[in-house]
Amino acid sequence: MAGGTGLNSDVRELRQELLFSALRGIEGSSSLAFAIFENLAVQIVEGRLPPGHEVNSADLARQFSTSRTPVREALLLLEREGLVIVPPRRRPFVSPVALTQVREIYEIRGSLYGLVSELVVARATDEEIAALAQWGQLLAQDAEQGDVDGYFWHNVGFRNAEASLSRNTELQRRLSSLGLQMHRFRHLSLSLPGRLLHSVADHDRLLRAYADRDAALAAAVSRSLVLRGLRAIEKSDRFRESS
Amino acid sequence: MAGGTGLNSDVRELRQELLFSALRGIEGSSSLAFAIFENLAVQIVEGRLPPGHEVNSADLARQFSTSRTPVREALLLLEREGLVIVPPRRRPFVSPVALTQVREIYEIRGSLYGLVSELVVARATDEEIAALAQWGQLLAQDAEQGDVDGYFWHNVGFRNAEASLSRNTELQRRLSSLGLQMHRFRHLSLSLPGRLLHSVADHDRLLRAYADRDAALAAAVSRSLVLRGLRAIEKSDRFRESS
DNA sequence: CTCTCACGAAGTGTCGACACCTTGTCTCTG
DNA sequence: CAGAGACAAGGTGTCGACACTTCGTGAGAG
Repeated sequence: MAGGTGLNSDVRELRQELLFSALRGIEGSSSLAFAIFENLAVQIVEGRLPPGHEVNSADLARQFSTSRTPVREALLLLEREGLVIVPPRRRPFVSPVALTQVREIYEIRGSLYGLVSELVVARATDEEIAALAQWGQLLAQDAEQGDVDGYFWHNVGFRNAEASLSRNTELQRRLSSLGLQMHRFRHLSLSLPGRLLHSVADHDRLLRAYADRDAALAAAVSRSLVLRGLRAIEKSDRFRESS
Repeated sequence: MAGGTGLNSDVRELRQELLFSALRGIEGSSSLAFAIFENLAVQIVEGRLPPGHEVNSADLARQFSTSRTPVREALLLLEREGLVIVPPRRRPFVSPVALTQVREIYEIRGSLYGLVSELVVARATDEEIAALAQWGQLLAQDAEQGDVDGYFWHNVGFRNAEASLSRNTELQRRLSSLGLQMHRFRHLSLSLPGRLLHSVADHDRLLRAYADRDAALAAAVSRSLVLRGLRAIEKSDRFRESS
């Protein structure tokens, strides 16, 4: 695991860090359980453990060569992130990705990022907003080069930066949790033709609203930015009601 | 526990039901752990376990006469609701109620209830909205009679009703979780003079917006309704940074 | 040949045990 | 008499074990 694909593994870790940073603080209990949690979360998010796949604690304990206790805790953490379903007395399994649930999550996320943008306008310094604008440039570059993957991760970075400027830790944590879920269908959202350019335009509008300290506009743009992602998924015929 | 204060205990259970209904679905793992979770949650929310109070798994296991395993799971659930902090290798304790955290939670809640109101306008039938209006009447009665407690619980009922009309289960769940936290400082919010009447007026405006199917207005009112609660707390000198 | 039911494999929830760590106390030194 | 450091008490994280439940399989009845 250490070493792995050389430089690629570094990038990988960075990305993982991006995903879990806000979650790390709360990690109850042991670090072993949290390690297992992270490991499984990544596998689920990247689709290596497909929806419906059984994740029983006995198998996993063997696999990680620990006892079942930390595994069970990890499963509870996964459940709280909505990645796994743990029915009582039955075997846990990777939660399905139903379109309705996707919609629900996007709605929440849209609303919360609206809030983030308002708070950013209210609380961020001019320097911080300028720093945000640099993310916008990265995004524009990626879009120009058609680098969907780069765009996605820079977008995550941008989002995290925004969230942290909101100066609301609870909000950050909850968004982080939603973000984890969203990664499961991320490829659906950005791969539509023309989508990236639309998105870049939206980011521009958002950054301008920040610069103008226009809270209402920023909130509206931010929200519609998220919801546009939802529309993209809804239209995507690549969506399958995967189990 | 069964029987208890006679009729009062029934009311109590009903209230508890109101608090936990949306959380019940996810209860991972065992029902024993969930029972302990509920028990402790109520004690914390009602202030019988004050902030900072130590809740170590060994003691609790003796107290509930089980092993530590289900207790530990219950503690994890409590942590996910933000009621308890479980530092690694250290004894868990009831989480403090800091004003900043209260503010953070109210901000989130305000935003999400704005979303709820929008969704209600979009998705609820006329009959359902009429049913909501009945809650408004109950609230008005309580306010008239100065029944703060009755007002509070009818308000919870109203909120739950709204949330369920949003037809977004994820949203319901997350609001439920926030609601649990808010109960810890509820007495701070409503006890200010004149607060109830303001609140009733806001509810009226909200219900009218529903009747008119005015999504934007409903969202704004709903949100300001929550934020007014926050202002009330901020002004309340009864607030102590209870460790 | 299909449906029912009993059996067995395997997983879950819970338990008691154990090593390690943290913390408060108590002693010893300066 | 104050402060550093050893010690004991008690908590945490992890483990392996065990009863109970669930589910798949296969034998037997219709």
